[in-house]
This record gives sequence, structure tokens and C-alpha cells, in this order.
Amino acid sequence: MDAAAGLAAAAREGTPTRARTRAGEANMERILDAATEVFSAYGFHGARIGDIAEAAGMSKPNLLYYFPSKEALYSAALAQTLEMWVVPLGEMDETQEPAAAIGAYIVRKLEASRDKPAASRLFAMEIIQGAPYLMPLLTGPLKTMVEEKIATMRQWIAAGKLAPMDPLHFIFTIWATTQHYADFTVQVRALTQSDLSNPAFFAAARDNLLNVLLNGILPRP
Amino acid sequence: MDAAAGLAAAAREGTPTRARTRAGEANMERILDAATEVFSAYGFHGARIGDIAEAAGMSKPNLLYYFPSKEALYSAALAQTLEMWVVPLGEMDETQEPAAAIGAYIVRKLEASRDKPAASRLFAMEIIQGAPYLMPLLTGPLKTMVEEKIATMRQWIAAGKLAPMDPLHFIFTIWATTQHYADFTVQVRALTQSDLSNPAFFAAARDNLLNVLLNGILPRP
DNA sequence: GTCTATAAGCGGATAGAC
DNA sequence: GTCTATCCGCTTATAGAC
Repeated sequence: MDAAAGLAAAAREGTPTRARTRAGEANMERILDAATEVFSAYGFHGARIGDIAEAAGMSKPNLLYYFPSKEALYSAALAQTLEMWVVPLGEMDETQEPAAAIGAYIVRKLEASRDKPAASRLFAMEIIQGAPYLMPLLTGPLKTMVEEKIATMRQWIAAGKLAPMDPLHFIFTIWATTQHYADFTVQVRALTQSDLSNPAFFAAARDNLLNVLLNGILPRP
Repeated sequence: MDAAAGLAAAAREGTPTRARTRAGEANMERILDAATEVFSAYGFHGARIGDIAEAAGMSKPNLLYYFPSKEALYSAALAQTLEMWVVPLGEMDETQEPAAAIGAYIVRKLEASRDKPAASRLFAMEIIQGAPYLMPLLTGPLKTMVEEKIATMRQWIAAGKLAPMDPLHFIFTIWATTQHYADFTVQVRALTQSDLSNPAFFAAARDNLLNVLLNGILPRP
């Protein structure tokens, strides 16, 4: 979707890189993956450039050859994360049936929590810490997109396809519940000895969410 | 409730303090409040003892007179936070009607997000970072308590007072949705220009949650 | 109990050889 | 492009006067 792609692209702006060779690109990818992992686990200040370099299999100065500073690296890791975060929302539109559209969105978000948990945690930490890097994107493109989706849900309600409810708070409810499994994995694991990477657990989480959330908003027959 | 009090008390263990005078106690409280604020905003590593001291209105060495190290201070702030986190869960028991009991729990948690948002964020950061301090409490007392509440919900389901569902995932759903308003305040504010401290916004969030979550689990008439 | 001054160590970033 | 060696600033924690 356009808005989502634009949002992610906007986040990438102002991130000076290096080296356009094939090996260089591969290195940058390894660095970004390592950075996502380490930043999400220790926060911006707690993360050590040396740890990221080690995880990426290179020396500290070599990492700094590709990304000029810790801030630039953090910013780049966040930008990569954003894409995963907003694209699924863009896929929901008013031509679909609400139960199918919202159900698909919930499942996509839950899959994202399963497949890229560190990215979800990185995003969560950035927001918790006040969104120093992402704030312009929240108040700009993300807001526009959310308003679009609220309008879609209002149409569904007007058409009697959804029970009357507050679409904005319902979007928060979807975000909160699906991201919880990634952001609070450690707590989930402590209480269940399992997580989304276990197919049976994933299915149970998915069924609970579809069941509770869709039952909560579909009109009573 | 006993389990909840025990949990919070356990978290306080091993936190050597100082000074038992009245003024000393007041200072320690001011320090803990400041610490909760600063640690939740910057993370453990990002937080500066100097900033906490300033926010508490005293010098850095004086703060270190009350708490022997940054770690001890962090640990103490977390312990204070835990109480707020677990006590409401303990209040839910099988003598109540499920809709009333669960509804009351949701509202209590949402009030906690409104009244102590920094504490919620501190807890979230600790979990996201792997729960280095709280892990023993998660696998021990918290787990016991959650299992108790799951049993309660199973009784309600067996009695036909709740639709068949997965109580554990439903508890995650409640935690996720209520804490979202504290942990992601910055995003919520960016999208709505409001937050839980605004009574109308609080009412809208509460009504959405009660509506969606309770509709989702009450048996169809 | 509270302060000033300072010690000690760590981590981001750079210089410069290869 | 990648490394070793090093600089410099910043922050925790302590010493010791008041």
C-alpha cells in the first residue's frame, strides 16, 4: 500500500550509508540484523557497539565504516522495522467483508510477532522511551493511515456489518494484543513454557484473539 | 491478597536501604519516585544517577548515601512497581459473578495505567529486556497466582457462566490491552491528542474494552 | 546527612598501517 | 575494506571536610 511504503521510506531518509558493492550490502544486512537484536534487548543506551559488531562478525571500527555513528545505526534499524509494522494495516480496505478483513489483519500482525519478535520489541522500546526518532512519523503518515482505517470501519458500522463501537480504540486493542506476544515473550514463556514459535501455541493464541475480538464487534444475530 | 503481597515483598528482598528516620524515609520515597520516572524513560543504562538526584532535589553522592548503587536503586524501584501490578489480579475470585469480576479487574488495571503510567513502562522495559531482575518472580509466585485465576475461570466455564475459551490467553489479552495505554502513551497521544488522564478518553477506552472483551467471552443467550 | 572534589573505568569514535 | 592502538568524554562511585 502507498501510505505504508511511504511511511517506511520516510523513516529511511537521512540515514547516510556506505559502500554499494555486493559484499558491502551483505555486511550492512548482517549489521542491521545484529543491531535489531541488540538494541531491542538492551535499549539504545544499553546496547554496545562492540556487541553488535561481534554479533555481526566484524570489528568495531569496521562496523563504524558502514554506519558513521551509533545513532545512524539505530535509526537505520528502526526504519527497517517500521515496514513490517505498518504494511499489514494498509491491506485492510472497505471492499472486503469486515470479519474477513479484520481477522486477516489480526493474523498478519500475530505472524509478524512470531517471525520478527526483536523488531517488535525495538519498536516498543522506542515508543516507551518517548519516540525520539519516530515521533514525526507517528503524527504524520501513521496518523493519516489510521484515520483512513477508522473511516473504513465507520462505513461497516453504518452498513450494519459491525456493531456500533469505537474504531480507534479497537485498533489499539488489536495492536496491543498481537504485539504482546512479541514484546512480553519472556513473561509469556515464564508462565507457559512456550511461545508463538510453537505451532500449537500460535494456534491457541490466534483462536483466542479471533474468538474474543470478533465476537466482541460483530452484530448480534 | 496474600499471593500478591508476598510477590511484592519478595521483590523487595535483598535491597539494602539506609536511614530509618522520618526525613530519611521521605527522601527515599522522593528518590524512588524520581527513579521510576527516569528509569522508565531512559532504561537502566540510559538513566543517569545525576538526573535522578536532581529530580529528587538532592546531590548525587547524597542519593548514593540512601541507595548504595545504581542497581540497588533500580531494583527498589521495580519492587515498588510490582505491587501495583499484581494486587488487582488477586482481587478476582470465584465467589463473584464472572462479568462483574472480570469487568472490575479490567477497570482496575486501566486505572493503574492512568495513575501510574511510569511504573507500567518500567515494568514493560524490564520484561522486554529479558526480565534480568524479575525472572524469579515470574516463574514462581506470579505463575502460581495466574494458575489460580485460570482455575477460577475454568469453574465459571464449567458452570456455563462463561463461553468456552482459553483463560490464559484471555488474561494476556487483558494485560496487553490495559497496559497499552500506559506503555504506548506517546503513540496514543500522537494519534489522538489525548490520553487516559482525560476523563472522556478514559471512559471511551474503558467502554471499548468492557464491550469488546466481555461480549467476546459471555455465553450467547 | 550533605556537600565538593576526585578517582577509576568504560565505551564511542578516530588515526593510520596494511 | 579491515584491522590495532589510542584518545577523549562521560558517569559511577568514593574520600573526606563540614
